Amino acid sequence: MPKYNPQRIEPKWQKYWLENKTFRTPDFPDKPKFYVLDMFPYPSGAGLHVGHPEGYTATDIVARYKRMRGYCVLHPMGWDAFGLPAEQYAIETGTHPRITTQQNIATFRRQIQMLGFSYDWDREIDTTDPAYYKWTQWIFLLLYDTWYDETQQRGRPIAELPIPPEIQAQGERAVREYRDSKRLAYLADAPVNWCPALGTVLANEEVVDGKSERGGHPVIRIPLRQWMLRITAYAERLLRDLDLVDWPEPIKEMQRHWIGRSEGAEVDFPLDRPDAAYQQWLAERQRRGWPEVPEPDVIRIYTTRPDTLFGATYMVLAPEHPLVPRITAAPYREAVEAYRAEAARKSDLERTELARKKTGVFTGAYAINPVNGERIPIWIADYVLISYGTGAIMAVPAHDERDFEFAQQFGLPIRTVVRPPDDWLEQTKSTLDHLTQAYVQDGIAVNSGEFDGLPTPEFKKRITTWLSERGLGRFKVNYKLRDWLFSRQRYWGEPFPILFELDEAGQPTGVMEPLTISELPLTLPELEDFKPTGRPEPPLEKAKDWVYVTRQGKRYKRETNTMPQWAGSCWYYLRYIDPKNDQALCDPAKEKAWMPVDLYVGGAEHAVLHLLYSRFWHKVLYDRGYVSTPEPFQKLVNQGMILGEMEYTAFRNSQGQWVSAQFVEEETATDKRTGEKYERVRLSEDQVEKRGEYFVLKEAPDIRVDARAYKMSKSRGNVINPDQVVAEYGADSLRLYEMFMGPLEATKPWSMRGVEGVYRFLHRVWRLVIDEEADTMRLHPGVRDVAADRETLRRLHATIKKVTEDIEAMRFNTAIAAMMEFANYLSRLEVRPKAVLETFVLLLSPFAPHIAEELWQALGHAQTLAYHPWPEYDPDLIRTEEVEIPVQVNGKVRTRIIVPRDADEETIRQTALADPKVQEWLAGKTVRKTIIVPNKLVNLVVA
RNA sequence: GGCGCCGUGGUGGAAUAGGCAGACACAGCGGACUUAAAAUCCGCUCCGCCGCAAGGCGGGUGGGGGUUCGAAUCCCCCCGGCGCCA
Repeated sequence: MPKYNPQRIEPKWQKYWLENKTFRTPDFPDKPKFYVLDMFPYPSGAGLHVGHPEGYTATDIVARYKRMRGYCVLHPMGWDAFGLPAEQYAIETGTHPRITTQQNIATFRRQIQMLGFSYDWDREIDTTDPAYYKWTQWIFLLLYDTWYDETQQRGRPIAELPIPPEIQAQGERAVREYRDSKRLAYLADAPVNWCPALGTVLANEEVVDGKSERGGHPVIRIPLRQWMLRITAYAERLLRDLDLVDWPEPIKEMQRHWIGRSEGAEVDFPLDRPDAAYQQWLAERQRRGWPEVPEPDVIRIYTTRPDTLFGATYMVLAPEHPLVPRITAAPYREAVEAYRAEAARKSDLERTELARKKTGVFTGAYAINPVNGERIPIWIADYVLISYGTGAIMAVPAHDERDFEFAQQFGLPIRTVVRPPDDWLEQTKSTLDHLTQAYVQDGIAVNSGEFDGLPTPEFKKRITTWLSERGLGRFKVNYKLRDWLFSRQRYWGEPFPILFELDEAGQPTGVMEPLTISELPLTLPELEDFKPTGRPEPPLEKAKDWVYVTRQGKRYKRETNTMPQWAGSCWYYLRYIDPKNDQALCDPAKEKAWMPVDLYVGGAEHAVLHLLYSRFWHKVLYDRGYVSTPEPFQKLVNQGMILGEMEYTAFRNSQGQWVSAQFVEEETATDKRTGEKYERVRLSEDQVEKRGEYFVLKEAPDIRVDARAYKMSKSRGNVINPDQVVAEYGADSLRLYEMFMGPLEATKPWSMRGVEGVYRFLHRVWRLVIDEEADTMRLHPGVRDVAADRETLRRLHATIKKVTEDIEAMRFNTAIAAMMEFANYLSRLEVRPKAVLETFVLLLSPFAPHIAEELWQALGHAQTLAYHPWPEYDPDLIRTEEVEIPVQVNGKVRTRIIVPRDADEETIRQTALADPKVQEWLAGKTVRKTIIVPNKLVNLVVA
C-alpha cells in the first residue's frame, strides 16, 4: 500500500481540489494579480493529444508557483467548439453538431482534469453556448456600429461619422449607403471556393491543388456577397503596438510581414485616346487635383517603385479586374474570356508561385503612361492579384523579376531606367541596354527625362511630388494585409445578428437592420438535414421559419452565413474574467482589475491569424471604451511541437534488395534517380548503427537508413494517447516528462523510455519520504526532525535558487534536472532532515502536484500546499569557502587549483604558478600574459 | 527564391554575460541483491592513442575561414533541417 501509486493518489487530490474549490479565483484580485492563459483547444473527436498538455503543464507550473509567491492567479480553461469537423460528422451521420460537440467537450474535460491542472472550473466557457456567443454577436454589432476615423486614428460610433454635403444632398439612401461603406463590418463581393460537383462552398483548407480534398472535384472561385471586417484600418496600430508587448521577436516579425507595410505611390494611367483628349485630361487633372475615385476610363495602379515609371513598357490587370470586359478589343475577346475562366480555377498561391511559367493574354487595349505620354499595351495575367493594391500594375520588366520573366515570355520591350553598378552588369553578363535579368536594387536613374542622374530614394520623393502637383498620383502607404473575410457558408457557427429588409415582392431593399441587444443571442435554428444546399447559399437557408421574420410590420430576411471559427476565440480571454455576466461581455471594473493577460502560451501555428485577429478586436473594444489596455496579451510564449518516437526506416526494392536512403525521396518512398517505388521497412534500434554522419544497417553497413521522428498522425500510427500514459505512469509523470523533454519552445520527439525515467525519479522521491516496507503510510525511518548539515543546506539552497530562477524564465527542463540532482544527493543520506524534505516537496509541487500534496500530508500537514509560501534561498548558504578553478596554459586546461572564494588576483596567480603541474608546463618558457577571472579561471599565455 | 529559427555523445538535451563542453535523463556495459526475474542500489560510458595501473597525450559542438589570451557561444562563407512568406 505505501508504494508510490499514482492511480490511487492522483484521483484523490483531483477530487480534493475540485470539491474544496482550491483554485477558485475571486471576482476581484485580493493580492497582486497574475493572469495566465492557455490557448483553449478545439475539442476534436480524437481526444486530447500529448501536444496539448505541454503548454497546459507549463502554464500550470507558473500558475501554481505564482500562487505560492502570493499572487492572485487567474487560470481558466474553455472550449473553442464551433468548427468544421462537428458539421462534417453531422452531414455524414445526421447527429446534431451540438451533441458531438458536447461529447467531445466531456472527453476533453475529463482528460484535462485527470492531469491535475489548477484551473478555476467555475469559469469554464464554451464558444457554442448561446450565453457566450450572445456576446460574440454583440461584438460583431459593435464592429458594425464603428467607423475608423483616420485623422484621430481610432474607431468611433457610426453616428459620429461626418456626412459630406454632396452625399447629404443625394438623400437618405445615399447617406445610408455612405455609412454602410464606412463600417468596420461591411458587405462586399468576395471570391469563395465553389465546388459544383459537391454543391457546396469549401473552406481554403478543403481545397488542394484547385480540387476538392474529398473526391478531387474541380473547385472554382465565384464571387459571393459576404461580410468583411475592416482590419486594414487598424494595420498601422497593429504594426506599431507590437512594440508594447513582450513576444518572441520571430513572431512579431511574422506579424509585421503579414501586415506588410510598404510605401509607394498610386498613379493613374488613362486609357489610350487621341492626343487632344489626353491633353484635356491632363489639364483637367491639373485643375481639379487627384480624385478619390478615378474616372471610369482610367487605370489606377500602386507601385513601390514610382522611380521606375519611365521604364513601364506595358500594364497588367488582374483577370478579375472590372475594367477588363470593357476595354477588351473584339478580336481578343475570346482569348481573354477563356483566360479569365482558367484563372478563376486557381488559388492565389498557385497563381503567384515564382517558379511557375508566366501566363497572360493581351486585351488589345492601350493606356498612356502619364510621365511621358507613351502608349503602352494592357495585358491580363494571373500573377497580378485583384486583392493586392488596386488589382493593376505598371510593368517595369527591367527592374522587377516577375515583369522581366513575363516580358521575356511575350517579347515585350525591356527598358533600363536604373543604372546597375558595373560589377553587377559584368557578373550577369548584361549591358545597360540589354539586361539578362531584372535589376531590382537601387541605383542612378537613366532614360528618365529630367530625372536622369537621381539616386533611387531621391527620385521616389521627387516623382511623387511631381505626380501629386499634376493630380496624376499621390504618396500612398499600402498594406499586404487584406480585410478579413468573415462569412462562412456553414451551419455550425455563430449566426449574424443582421436582418435584410424585404419589399412587397420579397426582394431585398438594401436596408440592413442590426438586432438589438434584447434580441440576442440569436440562436441557431434546429436543422434535421445538414447537407449542403447544392447552391452557393449556406445551409441556414433551409430553415425557412427562422430565415424570414416580421418586425414592426416589415418583412425581413436573416443573414444566413455564419461567422468563422476565429470569432469565438477572438475575445474569450475577456469572458473568463466575468464568465456568467448576462449584462455585458465583461464587467468593466473586473476587466480593469485583471487585464492584460500576463502570460499566454500556445502553439506557433496561431502566431499570425488568431493573434492578429484578436488584437484587432481588442483595439476596437479599446477605442469604444470596453477594455482598458491597448494590447490583450502582454507576454507570449509558443510551445514547440511534439513529434512521434524516433523511427528508423530502410528501403527495399521489389527484388528484396536494400536501397540506401540517400537515393530515396522519403515522402513518397521512390527513387530520386529513377522514380522506382520502394517498400518501406521499419527497423528496430538494434538493427542499425551510426557510421559517421549516418545511420546504416548493421547487416549491410553501406546501406543508409532514414532516421527521424515524424509528426504524430493517425495515418502513421505514431500518436501517443495521454490516457494510456496516465494509466501506466500517472499524470505527474506525464507532466514532468513533457517539461523534461527539452526547452518548451523546441520541437522534440516523444520517448516512452523518457517517461519511465521521470517516473523512476518520482518513485525515488516517494521513497525518500515514505517507508515502502511498512504496511501503512508512514515516514521513512531516515526522516528525522533534525537540523541539516552545512553541505545539505548548501545544496538545498542552491536547488531553491535554480528552480526559482528556472521557473521565472520558463526553463522547466533544467529546473527538473536540478531537482533530480538534489534527490540523488538526498537518497545517499542516512538521515534526511524533515525540514529539508518539506522544502523539496514544495519545490516539486508545481511540477508534480499530486505526489507533492500526498507527501506534504504524510509529512504532517493538514492543509493543501497550494498556497504555502514558496521557499526562499539564502545566498550566504550557497557560497562555498573555497572554489576550484581551472588553470589554462595557452588556452588549454592543464590542471585545477583550489583557492579561497573571492581571492584577489595576486593570490590566484601565486597559487597557480606554485602548482607543480603548471611549473611543468611553464618549464623553459616565459609567461607573456596572465588572464585571471576571479572565481572562474586562470589562463597563462606563454611562449 | 526571400526572411526567421536551429544544427552539441548511440538518443533527448545542459553549458543562463566569450571562461572547466557533454549537467540531468534515456539507452548500453559491468557489478551487488535474488533460486530466478522485475524493481532497487553501486560503478563505467564523447572519440582516438599511450599505459599493467594510477594516469597521461591528442582530437572534438554540421563544414571551412576569421576575431580573441580564450569560441558551442561573436563575425563571414558553405552544407543540412524546420517554420513563415512568396
